[in-house]
Amino acid sequence: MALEKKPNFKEIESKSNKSKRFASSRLSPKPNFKEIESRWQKWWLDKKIFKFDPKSKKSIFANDTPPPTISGRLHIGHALNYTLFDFVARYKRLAGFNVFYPIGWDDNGQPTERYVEKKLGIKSKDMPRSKFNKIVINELKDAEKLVKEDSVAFGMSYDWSTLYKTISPQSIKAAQTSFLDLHKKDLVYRAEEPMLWCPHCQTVLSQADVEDKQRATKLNYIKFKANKKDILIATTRPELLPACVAIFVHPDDKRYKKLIGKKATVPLFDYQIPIKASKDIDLEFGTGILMVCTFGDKADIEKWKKHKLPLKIIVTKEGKLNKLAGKYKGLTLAEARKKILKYLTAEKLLVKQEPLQQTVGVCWRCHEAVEFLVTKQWMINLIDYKKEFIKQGRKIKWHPKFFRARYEDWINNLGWDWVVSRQRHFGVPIPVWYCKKCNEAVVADLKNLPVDPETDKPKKKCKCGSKDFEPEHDVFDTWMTSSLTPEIALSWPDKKLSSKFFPMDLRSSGHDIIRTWAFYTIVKAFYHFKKIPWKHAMINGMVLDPKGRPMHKSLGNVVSPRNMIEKYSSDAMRYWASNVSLGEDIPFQEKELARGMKILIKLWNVSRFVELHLKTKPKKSKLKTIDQWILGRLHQTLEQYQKYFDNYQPSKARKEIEMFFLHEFADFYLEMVKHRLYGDEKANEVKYTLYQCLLGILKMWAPFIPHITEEIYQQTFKSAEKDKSIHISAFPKKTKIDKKAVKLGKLTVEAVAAIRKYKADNNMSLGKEIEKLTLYHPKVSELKKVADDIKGTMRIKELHLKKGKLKVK
RNA sequence: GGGCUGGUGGUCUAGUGGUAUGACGUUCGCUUGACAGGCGAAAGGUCGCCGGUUCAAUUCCGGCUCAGCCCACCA
Repeated sequence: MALEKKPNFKEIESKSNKSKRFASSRLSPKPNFKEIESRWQKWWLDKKIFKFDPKSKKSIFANDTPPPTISGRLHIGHALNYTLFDFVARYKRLAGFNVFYPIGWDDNGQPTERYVEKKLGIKSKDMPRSKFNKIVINELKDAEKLVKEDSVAFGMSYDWSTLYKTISPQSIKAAQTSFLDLHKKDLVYRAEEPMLWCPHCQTVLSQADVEDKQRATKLNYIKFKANKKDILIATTRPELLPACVAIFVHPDDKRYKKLIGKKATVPLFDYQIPIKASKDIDLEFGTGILMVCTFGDKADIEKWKKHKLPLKIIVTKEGKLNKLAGKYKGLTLAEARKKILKYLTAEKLLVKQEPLQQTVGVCWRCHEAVEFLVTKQWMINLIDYKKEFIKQGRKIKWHPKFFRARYEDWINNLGWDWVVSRQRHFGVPIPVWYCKKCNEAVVADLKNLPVDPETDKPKKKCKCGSKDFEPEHDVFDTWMTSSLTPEIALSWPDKKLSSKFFPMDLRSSGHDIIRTWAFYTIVKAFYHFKKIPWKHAMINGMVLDPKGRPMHKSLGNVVSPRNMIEKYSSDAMRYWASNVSLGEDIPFQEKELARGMKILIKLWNVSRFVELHLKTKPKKSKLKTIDQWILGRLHQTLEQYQKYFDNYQPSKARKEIEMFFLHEFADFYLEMVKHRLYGDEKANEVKYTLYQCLLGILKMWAPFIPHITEEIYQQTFKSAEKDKSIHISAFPKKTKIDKKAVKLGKLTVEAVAAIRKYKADNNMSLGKEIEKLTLYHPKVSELKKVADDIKGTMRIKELHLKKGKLKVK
């Protein structure tokens, strides 16, 4: 071969007239992804490419971005979730929207508290709350850096100037304003009732904070005395014997009918309890007798309320037994269970044990079993407005749709109002004081927010005239703040919410927090503004390991996004994320990243090829059918791509562009025009088409793989296109599609493919010249119009076209 | 027990009222003057099971089954 394998770029560059060239430099033979990615990430930040422009006349697309918790590196689930909505944000910019894309740090929760305590070796409870809050904000700078670093490495296009923090004075003010507004609207109240309690975290929990956990336990058959006879009672919680307040049997149960109304004696503790009847007792379970303790579970609470039973509290806030448990005082529940069972066995009161699969409620933070304790808490009314929340949910478009059902299921099954106070130290203080004289709760004034009742004092007297107050020590549930992310991002309450921004357009989150983040956000927007918080909710699935199991440190199957970026590239990781069907849980497949790499390299090489033939921006000239075919297909692809994106299906949009790029543009069009490019120095119509197609292709790829597309754009198109960055440019304008050319192009593809197969079947190289070839095709008269293209592409000197079934001879 | 998803070539997936998309893997061939992390081609599926509607079902309807998730129950 006379030609060099690799072109000498330096020589070519020096030969060409630089002033005429539209590209300032050429693409190198091999891209250095790491270098390219970090360079553009830095450039986007430095040049504030994604800064929101309030003066723009474009219509606004507002995102309610999930603020990551600040407690370490982001995991692969973040990478999936975050890049999914970044695709949408980047798409919307190219589609002509003024994208409001804020970001926040969620740093008012327990993960952050633990992180800071551990790091500094301090305890939140040892100091005034405001001091600890300040320490958190200060100390978190390093931790935030990690999360920001990861976000930037993922290629997120946030507007960093909007950054908010959920423990900042502004967020505290927002949460407290929310509370005061609800207070004014009579939607909050204080109640003393049995509620879910986490003995480990030592705080009350809401229904949403409790998760189910399967565990194996034992059903213990224990002898009670009734009417001087032994009766057997089956229980999983013998440690609650000292809290027993009644036993229940079914009114029609022949075995126990006589006992109803009589008394039974609790073993070991030797006190009497009434025997009552209730129709909901299952005759089959255990011995058909139910023991009610205060409180073992929800059923106990129901019976206790309905039958006005006495209260025997034996469990302390630490999860230990108190003096009512006699000699078991001070033991944890688990210790007490062991000991009591031992004594029961010794006394021959434990008749038998059966294994039982049991589901228990556990705290979502620490995964320890929860208990029921009577405490006094602030509550937000939810139960009275369930119907409204369902109505609001129906005004929101859920993607995919079926997650609305999950939202509604949750509301329909809600049994309790929202407990918003937490017995924690770190967090947003509840802006309330209690009058020491009359016990009246005095709430702060809006104008004084944010306040910390532990350090601030009420600015007015109590109704009773007293000035002596006890501060509220509790803080809010973190969701009290998180449920206000759209409002906080829009600087509420300092600024009014403009209808241009609120409701926001999009919230994106995992399906695991529909019952919390999504639900509470809808509640707040409704209570405060009678509005929905966003028009669309994009719900994505969880990342599982390749075998379909959840990723857990304990299973050793956690995939780190940083390692993946290191091994492949950020764009390759985003490519992986773009594969996922919205809402589906996805097993992690590393080969998808490898596939991503291939696509990136392909795009690079295609761009190199195109660029080799472009010296200046080509002007439009008379196009051949094949050119009109590919341009038509480009616009058809764009149309379909936009349809998918507008319907929040980025993975489908990506498939659309990928198929067009690989299997039409690269596989066929490029091969079909080589003979024209090398045959005719000018071939202006080809160059024009290549330019338009590649630019359009790059723009369609841009939301998915922003780094490589920016690099190619900057090197190849920037000097001729006016847009500063490909990511703030616009998709090609709609043009008329030549449908006849599109059809004919498809026939040409068919013909070329048939001849390729012919060459492959005959062990010929594709480049081999063929003297004479006959192609049979049903639409031979059409094909005659593109005979030159077929000949040129397949290197045929003499091509005969004959009517007939597709065949090559 | 209620609800929601999904069951498509070896693996993972798209999609549709007329026997099916792509990727990975497998096999074969090949320097198409962009690309060997490449190019071209081939083999491979009774679209979970049963019944119904229809000229026609993988696609619609009903039932079942398996898997996953959410919720309730959980003495």
